[in-house]
Amino acid sequence: MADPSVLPAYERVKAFVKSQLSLGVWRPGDGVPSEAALQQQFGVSRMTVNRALRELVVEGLVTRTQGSGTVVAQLHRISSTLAFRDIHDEVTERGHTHSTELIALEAVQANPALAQVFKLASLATLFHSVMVHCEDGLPIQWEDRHVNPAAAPGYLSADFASITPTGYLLQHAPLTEANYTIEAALPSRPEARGLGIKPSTPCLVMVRCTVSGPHVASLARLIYPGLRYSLRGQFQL
Amino acid sequence: MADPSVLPAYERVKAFVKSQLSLGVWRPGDGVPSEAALQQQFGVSRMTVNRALRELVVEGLVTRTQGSGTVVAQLHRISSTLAFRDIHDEVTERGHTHSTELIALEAVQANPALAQVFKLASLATLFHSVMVHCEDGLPIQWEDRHVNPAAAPGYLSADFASITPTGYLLQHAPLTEANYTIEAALPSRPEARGLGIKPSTPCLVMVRCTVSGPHVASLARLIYPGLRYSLRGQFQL
DNA sequence: ATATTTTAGTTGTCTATACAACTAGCGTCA
DNA sequence: TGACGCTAGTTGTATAGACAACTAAAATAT
Repeated sequence: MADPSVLPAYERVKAFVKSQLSLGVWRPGDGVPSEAALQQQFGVSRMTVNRALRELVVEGLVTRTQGSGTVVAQLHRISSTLAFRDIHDEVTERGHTHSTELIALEAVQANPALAQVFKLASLATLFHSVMVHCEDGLPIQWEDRHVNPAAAPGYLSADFASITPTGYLLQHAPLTEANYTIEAALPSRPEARGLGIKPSTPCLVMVRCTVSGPHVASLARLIYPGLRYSLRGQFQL
Repeated sequence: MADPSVLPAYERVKAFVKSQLSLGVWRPGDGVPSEAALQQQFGVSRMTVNRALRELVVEGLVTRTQGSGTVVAQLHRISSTLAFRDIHDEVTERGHTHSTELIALEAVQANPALAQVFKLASLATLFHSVMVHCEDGLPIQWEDRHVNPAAAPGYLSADFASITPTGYLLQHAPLTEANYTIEAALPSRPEARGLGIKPSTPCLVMVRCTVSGPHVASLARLIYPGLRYSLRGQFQL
């Protein structure tokens, strides 16, 4: 019988370091005992201590320098992991029903700004879709998206009643890179109308650009009504 | 002479897996070769493969189940690492000057809502501060904060001309836990006046609660003028 | 004094091995 | 048919040892 109350050795080392941090015994900038010292203290092998400290680096609690040592990190990071995922899954996982209203689906000629984002040599054709996503009938996201035909040639003939643009793109253009910004802004008049809110309602606006292999695949502007959506994050020592 | 172009073995294994993902050879839900198989393929020890795969779990690209195997993760996570740090450092690192205007600094009696957040048995006294943070004279953050005297007894006599509340608290009450939410909202009239914006300007509102050891140390409401601030994040395979 | 070399200490990586813990499927038995 | 046990395969953890790479300080030479 294994005793689940007994933590693995590397977890015990991590817990010890974290306790020193939370008690304030070791402060940012202070040195952490060397691997050899912790190895002796805990009676474990060096690899075990090494794993513990490497994981603490990933968690942002300490920094290590080869040849020098390990020190307590200056700034604690809040690991706010934004899931890049399909809004359809998000909604259904909450036990609600997801539906969409397709507002536009067309091919358009890129303007200079779009051509630059998509790294196009000329003002080539792009696909363009606009839709509103609803949770139990209530609009929660306006999605305005441009798609690179080179990355997803079949985009215009996709059935967006049964799959979202995000889902379609994840399937047909594997994600290699994504950038986004989030800021507060007021919706445009059509956006407000589509979301069923007043134009004076503040919204979270996420602009997200995805890259798939050699192509800039998609540029999406996602608008969330302020009071129906919030980002959450947590930090735990 | 070491050749820096030669990656460590565990990095080569990681790179191989990532390439299969970015090429779409392995799709979400697909199985990843077992440690033994990769060990053979690369001619390295199992511990090396194990490290590679463990790190890919942390990066959110695969999931592993003891006894079963490793599969490509369904959803790619965007690791948006929000730095929990002092706004003073942020501003000065951008090469700008940081200044504050203190608007209030006082002891107040907790109302029931605050008492609940701070887990107080009775409506005890809390410290309360309000200030505006400026970057090169331009207001960029309104900070309204309540502090638990049990966690930072000297808060009221701190010199907030030379240190920010965040800095003071990080020094006197080591951070063990933090929660936050971010949403879009309109500023109240005094907030708009303090930030020098119109009350109709949408803002990002971050509500952040920090825990230090046994105490809920602080509850802060931070308001950023929408167009002067945005969150950024990146995902890279 | 200054510059150079040496050295002790530290982290980074890798191996070969071992055993524990768990999963899923297969076969057996009632 | 169903319950049970067995087994091959997989991941989780841990060890002892080895060498490489780097840092910072001490020792040495100029």
